[in-house]
Amino acid sequence: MRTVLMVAEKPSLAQAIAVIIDRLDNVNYSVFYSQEGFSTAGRHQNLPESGLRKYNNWDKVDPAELLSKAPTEKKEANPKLSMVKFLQVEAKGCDYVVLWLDCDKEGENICFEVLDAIQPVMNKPYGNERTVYRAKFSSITDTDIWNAMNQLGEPNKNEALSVDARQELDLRIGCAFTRFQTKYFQGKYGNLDSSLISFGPCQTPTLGFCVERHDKIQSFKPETYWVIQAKVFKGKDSPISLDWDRVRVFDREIVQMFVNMTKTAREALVESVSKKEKAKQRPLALNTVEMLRVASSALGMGPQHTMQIAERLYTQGYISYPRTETTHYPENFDLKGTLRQQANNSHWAETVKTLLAEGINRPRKGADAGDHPPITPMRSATESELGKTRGYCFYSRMTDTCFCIFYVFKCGLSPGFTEVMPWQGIPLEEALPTCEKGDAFTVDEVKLLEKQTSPPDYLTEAELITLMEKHGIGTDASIPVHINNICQRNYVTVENGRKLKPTNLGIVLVHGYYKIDVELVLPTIRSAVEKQLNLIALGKANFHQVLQHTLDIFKRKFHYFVDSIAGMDELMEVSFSPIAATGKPHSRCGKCHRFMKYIQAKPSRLHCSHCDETYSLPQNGAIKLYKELKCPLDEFELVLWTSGSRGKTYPLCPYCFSNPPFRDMKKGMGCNECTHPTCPHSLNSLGIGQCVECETGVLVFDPNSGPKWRMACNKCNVVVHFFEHAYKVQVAQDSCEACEASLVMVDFHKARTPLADGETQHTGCVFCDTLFQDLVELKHATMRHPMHRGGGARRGRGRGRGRRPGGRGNPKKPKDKMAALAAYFV
DNA sequence: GCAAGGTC
Repeated sequence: MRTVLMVAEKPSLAQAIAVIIDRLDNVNYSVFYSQEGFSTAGRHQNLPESGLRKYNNWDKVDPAELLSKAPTEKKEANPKLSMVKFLQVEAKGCDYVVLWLDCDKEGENICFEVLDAIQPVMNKPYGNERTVYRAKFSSITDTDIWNAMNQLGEPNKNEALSVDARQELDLRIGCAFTRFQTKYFQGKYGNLDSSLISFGPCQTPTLGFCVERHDKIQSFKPETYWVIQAKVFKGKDSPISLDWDRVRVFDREIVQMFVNMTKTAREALVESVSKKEKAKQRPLALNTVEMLRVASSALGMGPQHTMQIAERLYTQGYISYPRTETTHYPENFDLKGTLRQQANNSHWAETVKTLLAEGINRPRKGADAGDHPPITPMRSATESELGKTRGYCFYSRMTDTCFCIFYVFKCGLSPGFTEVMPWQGIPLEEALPTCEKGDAFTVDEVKLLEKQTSPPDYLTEAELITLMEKHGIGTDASIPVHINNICQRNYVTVENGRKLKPTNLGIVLVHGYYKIDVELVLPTIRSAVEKQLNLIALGKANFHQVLQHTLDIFKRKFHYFVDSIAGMDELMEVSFSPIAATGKPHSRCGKCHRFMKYIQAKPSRLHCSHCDETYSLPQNGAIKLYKELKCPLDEFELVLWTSGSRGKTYPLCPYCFSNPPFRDMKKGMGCNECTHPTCPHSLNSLGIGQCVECETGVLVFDPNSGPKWRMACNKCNVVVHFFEHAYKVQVAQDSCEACEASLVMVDFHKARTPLADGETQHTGCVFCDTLFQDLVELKHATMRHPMHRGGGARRGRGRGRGRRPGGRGNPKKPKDKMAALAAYFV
């Protein structure tokens, strides 16, 4: 018995192939497979990812090195999925593999990723027999799948290499420019409000389109023009307005001449009568990009959000696969069946029934990209099923689009497909009086109107999508990502009507590229590189040569950019303030003892203008002064950092945060992770015990949290409330004998003590002490503390919940303080 | 902390 492994890129495809081959299997094919094998094998995609390991330090590596010296490596994109291992398990003992990855260059590339993973574990070939096969299919239909099975070929190494080259170029160029720009401008300006000033071969041209429109608006000079408007009437009819067939004229003297010619006229004669019929072509079947456009312009939904909803509708079975370039239905596509699914839908049941009874037109012939059929409703949905969310709105808009494709377009006054797409309807025109050639109308008045041309508006998202598609910037799947990127990086904002307005930062960046090297922002740069890459794919050029050649060009561009950055800087100066002039005085510097300034704009940080040093802070939170307390190690004033919703608060030393004082500390740690043996703010003094949720965290007492006292994990976001309204809470020196957590001393007011027998003071373990049992709210934090796992002291609440297999090490560091001090000081 | 391309 021989075993064949088939690998597809997504479950939907794997399943389709499984079903088709299952049906054909009985003919004369002897492939052994399991149904399960197909559908699970379908979940493999994108095994590795390029990365520049060891070159990750932004401060120590010159970005120029990323263009040449730094090695790249491929890593598994999502190590948690263990895709490589999973593939190997499936491939073990298989004799053959058939690769059903998407039929484009990216798919070809993934073929080789899969082969790299599985070939070592597959059975050795019998003699010279071929064991690797590539299925090339142009659509996911019975015929195409079956044809592909009958003409299995080989994966195309050249196409795969062209993708490798693209990945490496994008990575090196993107990282080099991004790091340089970010570091250069962030160190200089305090109010940039962007923690990352990124550059990329797709995102930068995308931004370029938005700024180009902005420039057009800015440089727009309104022009005066004139229009002649006449009103005429016949008999007792009310007057009708006539438009000028010249529309408008920009020359005052000319228009005056025309006005003079008509001024004296008393009568208007009909010169000729013509009738024109207006019809709208039915729209094409829906592909991804068109869906994004319609969703943005008609529903006001951003592309990212649209894709999320489409993805959900797809996995729930309401629509077909939402990522496709194809706008053409295969000849044998079951249009009627698709339509029948909608026959009972409350919104369009009547329309559907009429269509089914009268027969349907074949859809307009669109483009077949060979990927997936157009996005099609697969079953009827009700509002209650999908909720009255925009998901439903979105669904109905898509089903509408589907209908219109089937809809018979009738002549005359019939609304045709616009019956289900009313927003596409042709507005009714004002009825004109019947007249014939030679009829005379009385001239009521002739008016000269002076008007001004108006500037264009900001680019709409839909227009941007069209521009990106036209210039080949991004793909159907990545266009939403690029648009989202330029919003998140604070280069553009989304205004009313989903118009994209560039920010000062966005404008300055693009104008800077214009000044230094316009190619960095032109959409042509991507297509030029792709032309080169295509030569690799066609086998006409060598992978290494093309890569080297293109990198050389960008190396020169990079160095020229670095040398000319002053040109961009001049533009920055106009819009942004130097770092020394930004921010409000806050806490004192430990070196010069002057006040440092707190810069709130992203990335928030402290800056000492006397020492000309900038100190990073944790993001997504705010800092305040902490009673002018100082770090015992460097005399910097501590600041209290508070994060958003759960109110987790801890002190940190601005200096230690960037320069970890002890060997076992890393960058970015506050006092709640500091291993200082004696400092009253350190983990050693305030740490209570192992976190109840995460593996490595320690719950640290927050001495500023009273009267709603709490402790918070120093690694994850667990916050535990306890001893509410206690008058005083302190962490004691001693540890619990049972669980090694630090004991806690609590003082209550006489009047409101919850302790038994009116006692006001108690020292005990927050996890084990029965007296404390009801005073510690471990609601959020489930009972995962070592003490509550399998035996031990058991508490009343949360029994048996969330146990975790396997034990953990020592819950807390030993408290031999002087030994610790000796060991840790660097 | 950096790109773009797949997919969930």
